[in-house]
Amino acid sequence: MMELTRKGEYAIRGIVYLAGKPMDKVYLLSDIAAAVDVPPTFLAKIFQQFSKMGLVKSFRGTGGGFMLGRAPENITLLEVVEAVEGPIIPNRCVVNPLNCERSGDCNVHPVWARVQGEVRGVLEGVTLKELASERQKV
Amino acid sequence: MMELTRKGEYAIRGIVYLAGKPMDKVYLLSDIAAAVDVPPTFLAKIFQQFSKMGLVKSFRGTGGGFMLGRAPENITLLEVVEAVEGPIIPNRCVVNPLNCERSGDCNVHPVWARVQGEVRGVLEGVTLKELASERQKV
DNA sequence: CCTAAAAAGACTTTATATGTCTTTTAGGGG
DNA sequence: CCCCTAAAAGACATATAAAGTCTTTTTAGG
Ligand code: SF4
Ligand code: SF4
Repeated sequence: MMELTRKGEYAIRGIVYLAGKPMDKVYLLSDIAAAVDVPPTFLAKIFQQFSKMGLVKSFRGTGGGFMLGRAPENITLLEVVEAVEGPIIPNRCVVNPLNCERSGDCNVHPVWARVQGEVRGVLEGVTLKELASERQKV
Repeated sequence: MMELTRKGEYAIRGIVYLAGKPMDKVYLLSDIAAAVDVPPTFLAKIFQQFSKMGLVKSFRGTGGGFMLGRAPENITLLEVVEAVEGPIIPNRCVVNPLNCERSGDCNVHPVWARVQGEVRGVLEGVTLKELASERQKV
């Protein structure tokens, strides 16, 4: 359980790749896709989502492509994951206790809240800069 | 992402209900299902899995039913969840680094290992006894 | 106005989740 | 031995989501 989807995995690969490149240049989607070994059409969808969230900037037409929206040290893995996978929700009652009529006296409920907090904490503590760096830091 | 399935949610409800009852009695699946508001046929499948793992004991025929396999304080939420949802795996490279040819120099890889550890840690720290108790402890 | 490249959205295929149904096996009681 | 009860097993059905493709449109440069 709790498995990241392909989409999420591809998303991370793609943006980490971008984070490892000089920031003031644009890169072709087709090149990124080839470099990180992801179907280009699929990665296109993913980068469109990134673009809407401001994680990357897109440029159309000749000489167009993508560049990172912010400095890599200011983008966390949490943002990247949530941009394409949606919020991290171990159970629907975490979103809103009203989603389950049992939430009132349910002892399991707070456990999921803790899980959510821990996961978010880990992912929030990792930036694209660290992920794109040569040597392991984590 | 990381959402528990219905199956997992139902599984927890069912076994927590059982954990809140006197342990040396058997309970009808149909009664448990009604009490925790889960389709009986579905809960049957879930309890069959529990039975195989020894989390519950089953008795067939007249006067049959289910009882908890061990004392509630000796069953963790982690066991329950993994019994029906499978192991907690944020990404397939956590199972085996060989599942991804990039795992060698991938900085993301250890992050998923950390996530897995944190989640397992939280769930392992909660027992059915706590979950079945009247007052919240967590 | 021609070409390059992303945006948008419809579409297809595959896999997983969420059940249901039927038949079989085991156990207890008359 | 027969019958009734209840779980086990496994086939079956449906719905939803994941994964990926294709076509058309928009934007920008030269
Ligand atoms: S029963 Fe408890 S853990 Fe399950 S969805 Fe409801 S509040 Fe959450
Ligand atoms: S690229 Fe890294 S994080 Fe992704 S599956 Fe491979 S090893 Fe794991």
